Amino acid sequence: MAARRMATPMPVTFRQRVLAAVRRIPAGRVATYGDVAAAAGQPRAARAVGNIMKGCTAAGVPCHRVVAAGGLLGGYGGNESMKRALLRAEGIFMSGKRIRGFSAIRWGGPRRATRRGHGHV
DNA sequence: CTGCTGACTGGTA
DNA sequence: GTACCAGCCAGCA
Repeated sequence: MAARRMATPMPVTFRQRVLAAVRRIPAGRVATYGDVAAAAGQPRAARAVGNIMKGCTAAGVPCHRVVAAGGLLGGYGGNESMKRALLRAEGIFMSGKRIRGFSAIRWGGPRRATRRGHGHV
């Protein structure tokens, strides 16, 4: 360990962190804009994340795995149908705009998925 | 530097 | 259940 790279300030922009977080999302899982924002260090920047995703033309960034809160599909440059197809190709099905088992495939763990303290499904 | 926008979120009606 | 409002944040004109 001990990396002597501190000499470079490395102006890591929020966008870099967000893209990196999305890249960490394994196939078959999904994360919400808020989750990605939190992974980037700003859990309140879900809106900003969405804007960044808009420019996620970079390959290797499964932007289609990023969905809105509540398991909503979210957006996809106006081609949400394509997003749906991509998710389905990963084994993720959905009911209308709601992802099925969203809290079960949500990257980050179903920690606060229920938030009800009972967790009785 | 100031202001507006937008692949969002949560709460209230 | 759906519809509307206000709050927050980074990027861009």
